[in-house]
Amino acid sequence: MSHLIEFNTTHNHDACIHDALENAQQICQEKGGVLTDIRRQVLELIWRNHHPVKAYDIIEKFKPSERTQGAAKPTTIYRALEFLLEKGLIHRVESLNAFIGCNNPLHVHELLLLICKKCENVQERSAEIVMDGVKTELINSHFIAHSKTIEIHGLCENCIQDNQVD
Amino acid sequence: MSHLIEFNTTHNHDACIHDALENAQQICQEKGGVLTDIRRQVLELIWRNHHPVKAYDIIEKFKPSERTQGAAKPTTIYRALEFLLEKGLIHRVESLNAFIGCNNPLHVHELLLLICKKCENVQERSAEIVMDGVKTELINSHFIAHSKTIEIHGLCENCIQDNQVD
DNA sequence: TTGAGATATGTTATATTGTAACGAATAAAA
DNA sequence: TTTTATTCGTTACAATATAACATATCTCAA
Repeated sequence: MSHLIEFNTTHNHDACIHDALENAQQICQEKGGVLTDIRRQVLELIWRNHHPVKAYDIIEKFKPSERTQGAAKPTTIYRALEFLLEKGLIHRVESLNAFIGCNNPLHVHELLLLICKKCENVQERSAEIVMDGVKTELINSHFIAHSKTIEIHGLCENCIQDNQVD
Repeated sequence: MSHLIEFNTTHNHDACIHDALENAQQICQEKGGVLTDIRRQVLELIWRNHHPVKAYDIIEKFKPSERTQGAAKPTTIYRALEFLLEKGLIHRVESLNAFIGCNNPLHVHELLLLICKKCENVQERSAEIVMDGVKTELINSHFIAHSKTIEIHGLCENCIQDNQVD
């Protein structure tokens, strides 16, 4: 059950965060943005775990630096979020008004989010398998898609098992 | 191109609204709710066209009755919306924080929304074709789905044609 | 027929999420 | 070294949504 490792106790989340930051650096070089302190910190906060993170949670947790006494203001955080979204480093979870880190920012990809109601972990999966059906539907509807949101709420494997134990 | 009729000038939207209200009555009888004045009016406002409607647009447009001098308050409208959602008479458009009427409330169905960026019309389509892929993905992920959101933003057939003319 | 529970609405206040507008600071380029 | 673009600070506010508690209405069984 290798696909479970990610959320097991064996999951080395430090490596997860580390990879995310490395990817971010690389992407900023490739795409021409700058990963400023603020943007990096916001990305780190989002990557603290695999839960969706709300903008105002970030605002509260945001570490004030010497320059910025007091917490960061909404505008600051939303601007950072906008940047990270543009670069594909995070995704917006529409059904929760929240954000999660992107697992694979180096490759443009259609994706699908599996959002567990119990543990709140979000799994990002490639929407490859789903896209055939979507494409057929789009052709049938004569519709040109610019963006796609596929979000599924339910119970993840771990939490299904937990439920059975209860 | 019969699938286009719905949004053509020939589209008899009065019939659309009429059907929606009839369905609502029927469903309330079947499922045991009451289609009160407020709930009916909210449903009518949502069915004015095929655009997503925001809660606060409803609040503004809501006709005050003799009893309720002044416009309806948020709570009132959100409660009506909650009721209509529960009965499956409307859908929430997660990516727009808005609501649209359900085309086929009499049957439980997986659905997919095609949201046109230009004319703002929303087409509700059966997600039947897409569901095969989704089910496969869920099995692969050992995930039990409780609810699914599939929203696609882009250009509808009419607006693609309009663009070419421009 | 009355009164106990369920349902629906009114009312006030507040929580949460997100932008606009403008100016200052900084960095990159000419 | 001026110009230009980008980033950030600051203030104010817009837009979306819920909590908590009071009142009214409806139903139906004792």
